Amino acid sequence: MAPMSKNAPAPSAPTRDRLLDAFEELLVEGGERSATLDSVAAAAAVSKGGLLYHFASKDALVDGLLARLDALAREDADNIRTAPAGPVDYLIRTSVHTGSPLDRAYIAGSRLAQGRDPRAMQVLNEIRRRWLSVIEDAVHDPDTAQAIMLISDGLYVNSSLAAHELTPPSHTDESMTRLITLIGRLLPRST
Amino acid sequence: MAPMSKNAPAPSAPTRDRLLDAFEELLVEGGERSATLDSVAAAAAVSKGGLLYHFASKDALVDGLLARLDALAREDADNIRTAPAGPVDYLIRTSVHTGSPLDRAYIAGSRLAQGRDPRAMQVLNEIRRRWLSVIEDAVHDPDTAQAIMLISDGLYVNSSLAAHELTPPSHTDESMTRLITLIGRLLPRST
DNA sequence: ACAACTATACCGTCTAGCCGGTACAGTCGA
DNA sequence: TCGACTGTACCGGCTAGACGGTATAGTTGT
Repeated sequence: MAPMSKNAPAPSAPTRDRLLDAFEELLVEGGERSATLDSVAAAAAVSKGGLLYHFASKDALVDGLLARLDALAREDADNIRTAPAGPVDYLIRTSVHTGSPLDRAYIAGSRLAQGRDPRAMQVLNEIRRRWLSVIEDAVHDPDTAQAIMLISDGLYVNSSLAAHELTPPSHTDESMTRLITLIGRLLPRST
Repeated sequence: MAPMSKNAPAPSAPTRDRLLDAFEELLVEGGERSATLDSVAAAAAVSKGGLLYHFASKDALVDGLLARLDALAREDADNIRTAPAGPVDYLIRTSVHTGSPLDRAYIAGSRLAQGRDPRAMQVLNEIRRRWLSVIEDAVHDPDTAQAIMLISDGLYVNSSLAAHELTPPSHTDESMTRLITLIGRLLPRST
């Protein structure tokens, strides 16, 4: 029974979002292995049957998360472009864990990509390409833009690896400012 | 089956190492989930009983891999320090996937770390700390050393994400050279 | 004789996915 | 206005198979 609406373009329920939140959280905190259907359902305070009502399979859950990540990243690209302190400042400062929705979704997506999910890898690559092109527009040298992206990626990896208690807080607001100043030296002195 | 060559010039490929190689390979190619005891044994052309003869548990397998990674990384730290073209040049050039034993072991370790294995996270952090201190010795500014490490991490993440068919080969030898030149601008003008 | 295996059977647990059922809010024709 | 019916949202029990691990008897090269 329950022949499902032909598509699921907009079930738009709060439960659906809670499930995605829970999935994200589990991926971030415990990696791919701990993000099982059972634990996602439990974390969202929904039964497993309830989860499978909203997402017919684990693949569908992954697709849902990736779609959300993609939407968030598109918004972010605009934020970078129009940031008052400039694109580079904004990109670098948001490359450490801020706990923002995009941040969590991005890390969750990375976990999936490390698990070799090709869809996750593709989405992540597209997001990176988008960021790179914004930086390229701001800095008029492709090599410099590339280097800045690499630093941004490095920061991500670092805070992702460090995260959780151990290791001193290496990326303070002050050290970020110093880093951004340093990046200034990469910019061609012309114009 | 498969009557092994009775004599090798040296006992250079003992089963234990083949098991570690297989474990590494599976982690790199298929992520944590695909590196099961059964598949590791199969990939090393050893029975499951044979695997458990050498490594009494999966934890022991992980420890074995991490020990190998640590040994390889210690050697590498010396290579960086004494590299003819200088530490920075060496570090950056070996930050893209080269297929070296360290490379493979490092990626395998990362997969374990993404799976939130605390031992893997610790080993990876130690390796990074070691690299950073070598760069700090070479470049006499901590902030600059930090930035260089970030670029190195970024390169690693990039080539890890890119890997496998899709995406054009973005890190050619020539582009690496340009990147290294660019990094030169980060160095303080003193000394 | 002994180490280094192979082969196979088995166990408990976890995991993805399936299915029957429930509760309830609407809709609609008589 | 009432009863039949529909769709949505969800529950919870179940199953097949994967997984880590155990056990044990047999084989092979030195």
